[in-house]
Amino acid sequence: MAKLTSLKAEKRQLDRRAADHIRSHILDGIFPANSRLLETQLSEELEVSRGTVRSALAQLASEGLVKQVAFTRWEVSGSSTTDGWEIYTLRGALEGLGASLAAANVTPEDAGRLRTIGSELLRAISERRFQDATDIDFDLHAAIIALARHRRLAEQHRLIMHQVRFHMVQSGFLPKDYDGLIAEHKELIEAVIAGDADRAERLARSHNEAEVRLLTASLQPGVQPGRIAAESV
Amino acid sequence: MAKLTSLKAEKRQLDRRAADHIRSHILDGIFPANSRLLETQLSEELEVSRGTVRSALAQLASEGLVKQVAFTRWEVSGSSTTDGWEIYTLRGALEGLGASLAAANVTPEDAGRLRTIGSELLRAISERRFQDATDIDFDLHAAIIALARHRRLAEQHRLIMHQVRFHMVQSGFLPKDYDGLIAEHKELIEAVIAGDADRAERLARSHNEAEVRLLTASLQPGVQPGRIAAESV
DNA sequence: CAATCGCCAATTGTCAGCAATTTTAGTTGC
DNA sequence: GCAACTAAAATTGCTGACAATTGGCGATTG
Repeated sequence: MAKLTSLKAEKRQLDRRAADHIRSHILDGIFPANSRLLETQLSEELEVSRGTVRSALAQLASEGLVKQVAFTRWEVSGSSTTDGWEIYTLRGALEGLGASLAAANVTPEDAGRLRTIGSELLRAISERRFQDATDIDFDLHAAIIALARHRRLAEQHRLIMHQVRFHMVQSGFLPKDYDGLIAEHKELIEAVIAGDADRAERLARSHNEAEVRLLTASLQPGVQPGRIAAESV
Repeated sequence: MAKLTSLKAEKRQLDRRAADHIRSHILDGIFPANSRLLETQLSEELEVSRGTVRSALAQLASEGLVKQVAFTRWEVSGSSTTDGWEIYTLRGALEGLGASLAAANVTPEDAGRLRTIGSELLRAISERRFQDATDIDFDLHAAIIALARHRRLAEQHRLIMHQVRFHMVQSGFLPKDYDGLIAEHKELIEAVIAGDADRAERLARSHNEAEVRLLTASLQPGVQPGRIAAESV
């Protein structure tokens, strides 16, 4: 298992920072799906006490990135096809609500910000900076959710997007149809800006549907998904 | 602040049980909204260590029932009109997805179970056992969500329903139109059983809309809600 | 008298150690 | 050689003590 850097430097609470470090290691694939996490080992590598690691792991468990078997073990969550289906269907519902609300209270300044992010996305893709493009894509969706002015929704969305990122890494996901992707985003942005709540909601939901359909198909017995299966890595 | 009973008896993990006890006290209104919770006091009353209480409070924070100000205090969450609006809009989105999925994989046995719960609800209301009716109502919605076979959705729904219950207690909510309520539930049940996903989703979402409209209206400045305002109890 | 500074009590944050439980490895009997 | 039992090693669960931070109270000063 990989080495972690010490947390003794900065401020903020140790358990939050420990959670951040472990989370990023999971999202970067350094801690693979279903791998075991030992409290002792983490506490040594992060140079904090076991109680602090415990608190961090509890946070990550509530985020769905790790799971706990009582009196036994902590594990990085799995990322099966079923998990992917759950993640994308839930994301669709949340972003549908978010886009609808965002359209209802969008302001001209918001419109500018959204269009800016949209053009950044376009540029990153055209320059083939795909890692940046993915980050900007996440930023864009987060920005739309922020417009909904809905604290609980924003929090749920933050959590599900962590899981989306995790699933993308574990399943080796890479978008294929970049042109279609750009078109979808542009449509969504314009619908939100136009204040068309119904249309924005429909677009936000359909944005995830390609994924859902692909995953639903590979859930049928006998059908293999068209990419790396990540049942147990 | 009220007395809590000791947890030393049963088995299961102490922090979970501590969380359960504190949660039920919050949901019963014994710990009012915005009231302060002291780790030391809770640990004495529950006869567990402060670390265990801490873990329990962290769980409840992730459920949205308590909030934390670092190095200062834990508080029971507030239950303002905005909170209510957030809770019911989010619930609508989750139950919409749930009902839609439930309709897609309902079986004849499921149909029987749903109808049984429905008739229990009807009986409880007609016998004016309103507390039971509320519990059965929660059971019914949970049963539909369970049919969706969606672990993450079920978990999110469980959490939001805790918040719904909390908000109902804090705002002194009581349904007014029981006949309409029964009709709505019956329609929803039949749509799910019929496998009509779109219709089930629409009904599940509109089921929360009366609440949302009421809350949205009272969010407008100058308009007072038609029931007890619970901004700070 | 108002404002500001510094001290003190109260409260949360972190730690190291002991207890409970599970898993593993070894041993014994068949 | 295999199954079942046993002991011990590893790991998580829980606790009490100490450290860090905050907010309030009172003294001091303009």
